[in-house]
Amino acid sequence: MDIIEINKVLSNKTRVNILKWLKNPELNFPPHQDIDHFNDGVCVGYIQDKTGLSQSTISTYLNSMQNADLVIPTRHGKWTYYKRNEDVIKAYIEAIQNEL
Amino acid sequence: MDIIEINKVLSNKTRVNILKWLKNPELNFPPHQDIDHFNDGVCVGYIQDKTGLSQSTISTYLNSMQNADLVIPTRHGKWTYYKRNEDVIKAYIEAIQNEL
DNA sequence: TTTACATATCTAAAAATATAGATATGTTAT
DNA sequence: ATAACATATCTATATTTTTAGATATGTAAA
Repeated sequence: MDIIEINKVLSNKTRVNILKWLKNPELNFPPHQDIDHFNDGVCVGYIQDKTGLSQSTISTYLNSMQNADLVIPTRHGKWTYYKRNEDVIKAYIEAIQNEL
Repeated sequence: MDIIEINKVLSNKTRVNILKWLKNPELNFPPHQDIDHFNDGVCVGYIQDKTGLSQSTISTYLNSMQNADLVIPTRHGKWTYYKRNEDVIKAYIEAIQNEL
């Protein structure tokens, strides 16, 4: 868990929003067609729609979030779903509390 | 309190270190010559020495930290002392806890 | 009232980040 | 096999950040 790396990710409004939206997928995204749950998170397309940014930008963002271990990707067919990595997020919050 | 702005400041190792060092000035810095306390924090020169970076870089860092309200400067004669803004830091930590 | 000193600001160059279009990859449907 | 589609990667440009040297400002000491 690299605090500096995580803070870099979290120094962009869109990336923070993505992380927040993923707390409540059913509130922030339409239901998926092929599956009826958000157990593995939300597909890239929905996240892109919500932000209004380009597909490649969102992919880059999600990749940076994944590198910082803030999200976990899961492939289902042609879709990639992203969900929060709650363990790392929890550890990050605790580190901020204790060290800052 | 702007979380994005604060996260930008905290996405650099040196700036995070400065904030941490200022938690315990007496442990991390030599005593000041003119005063015998750290009530207003630590003078810029000591912070510069500790980091090994240039004077202008440290001044820029401290300025960005001040713009994000993470530190409070106080002038004493020719020295400027910087201390942590505990209220804002506390609010930031709580915001991270509650919103992230 | 000059000189020395601490810090801030200005200027500039290098590096990193943001963002998108084009292209590639992998999966599903036909 | 081919077409359609979701996502990833590559390439490129604009913007921002990093960092330091030079210079300016403000204070204190001689």
